[in-house]
Amino acid sequence: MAHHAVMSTQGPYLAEIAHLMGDPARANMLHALMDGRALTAKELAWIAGIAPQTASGHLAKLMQGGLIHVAAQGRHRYYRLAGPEVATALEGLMVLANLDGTSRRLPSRVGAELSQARTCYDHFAGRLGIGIHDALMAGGHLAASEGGYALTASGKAIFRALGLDPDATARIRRAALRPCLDWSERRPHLAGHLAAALACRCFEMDWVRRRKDSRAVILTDEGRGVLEAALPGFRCDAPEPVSPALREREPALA
Amino acid sequence: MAHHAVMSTQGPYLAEIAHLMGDPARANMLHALMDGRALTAKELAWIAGIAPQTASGHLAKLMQGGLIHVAAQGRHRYYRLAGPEVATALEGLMVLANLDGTSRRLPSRVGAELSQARTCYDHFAGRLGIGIHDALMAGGHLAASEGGYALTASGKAIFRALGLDPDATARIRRAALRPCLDWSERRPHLAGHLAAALACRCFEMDWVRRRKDSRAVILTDEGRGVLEAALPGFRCDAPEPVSPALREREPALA
DNA sequence: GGAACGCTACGGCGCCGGCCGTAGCATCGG
DNA sequence: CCGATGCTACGGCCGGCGCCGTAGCGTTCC
Repeated sequence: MAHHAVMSTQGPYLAEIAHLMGDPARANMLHALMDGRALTAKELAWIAGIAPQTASGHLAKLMQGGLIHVAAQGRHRYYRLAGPEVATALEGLMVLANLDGTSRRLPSRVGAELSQARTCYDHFAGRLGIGIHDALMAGGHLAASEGGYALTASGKAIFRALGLDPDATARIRRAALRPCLDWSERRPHLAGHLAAALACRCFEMDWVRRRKDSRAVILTDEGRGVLEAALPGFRCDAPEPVSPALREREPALA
Repeated sequence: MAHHAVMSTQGPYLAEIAHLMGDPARANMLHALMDGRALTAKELAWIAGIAPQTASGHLAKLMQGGLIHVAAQGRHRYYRLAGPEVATALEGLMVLANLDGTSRRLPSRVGAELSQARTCYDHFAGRLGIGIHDALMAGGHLAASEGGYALTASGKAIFRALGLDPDATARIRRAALRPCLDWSERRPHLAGHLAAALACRCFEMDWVRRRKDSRAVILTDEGRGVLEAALPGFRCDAPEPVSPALREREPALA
């Protein structure tokens, strides 16, 4: 009986966290919160397809598990992920969910938009995020640094040209930039607070626009121009038009 | 009803994977497999503290979920993690398990050994892994590369001095080296196939020795000498002796 | 060839936990 | 001040699943 206590020092805690994520309703809520925004209990209930009472219970459990935080504001309670580590852990699971049963993931209209460009907690992912990563990498604007990347002098110049101060948050211990495996493309994009600042700037200047009810985002024509000008070698393919076969399968989204 | 189908394209799959990891018995098994070795069903049953029949059922589920692979050999069936992505996902959860309830993790003798030096799937973690990471980083032996780090010329020389060929696996697309957040120290150590090759070499030369029934490993005196000679700036503190308070709490392990 | 061993398949028990209905508390609007 | 709204607390229902006992198949050893 005392035997396995030795091996299982971590196991139970791991199970506790995984169990919280392992319920479909809770997983849907967490997935919806992965764009870093805060949502109300009612919105989350609707997303998960359950009654508000049930959602309330789930949210209480997620709170107790430390996966989300709440901010009461008037008669609304806004829930958001507790931190980037939670998003990272969820991404790790999504990588598995995408590769396990070989081709269980049927491509869909929504899936195509998410693969093209989306937010990953507080930074860009999908082909947009990968395009930024690859352009910076190919141009030699990234250097190895404690736990990730740092910007070289030329990289800093690019960020300044985009209206950001790459040294403003230099004292933060956490890596300014680090690779983050993209679950849809299976290639790295950039995370870290500089990536978050870039995303924030892009929304502010309307270079990238959020979609309603989805983590997918859209690179505006202006944004494409700005990024191509500031970032030599930047490419971000436009999403392919919906194929006839797909339109067949999801007529509502055609 | 059709509403939430939009948001939940990923949720259910995520929940499926998380649910598999969310059972204490399965979590213990996965945790035990995180050192990359293959274990038999009976060993895993013992580790999880359940009957072999029950373990068999759990293993079947983990198989179907694509989290583990099996290799039949004689009358034994050896189970191992399906790949490094699984270990990565589990690490992501362990980071959360370690930080959520502020100080829920009581330090233990076993915990101290794991924090000192352990394997993380196929490479070193704990202070040993971090020491290697930091020494390479501080010495300027790492350069930014597609999805992680690459070795500079001086870094390659160090690997050659340790008896490894850093270019042997250069054609592999996956990053040779990449940072991996350490759940116990909350700082990055090195993952990737070069890190795995280094760990393999260390075991082969008895620079590092495995412990029985634990993912913890021990840096031998010879290994310490070799690493300090080859890697200027390498430090790896010896584990602190067990404190009286701790010996009080776990007399069996004193 | 027989016995021991490793593992899996099946069946039944028991409980955990997700679900919603009702009810109660705070906040906002008129 | 009263109704509407957002949210949570409690209670009862019930399905899912983790657990082991028994049984059956394949492998190994003497």
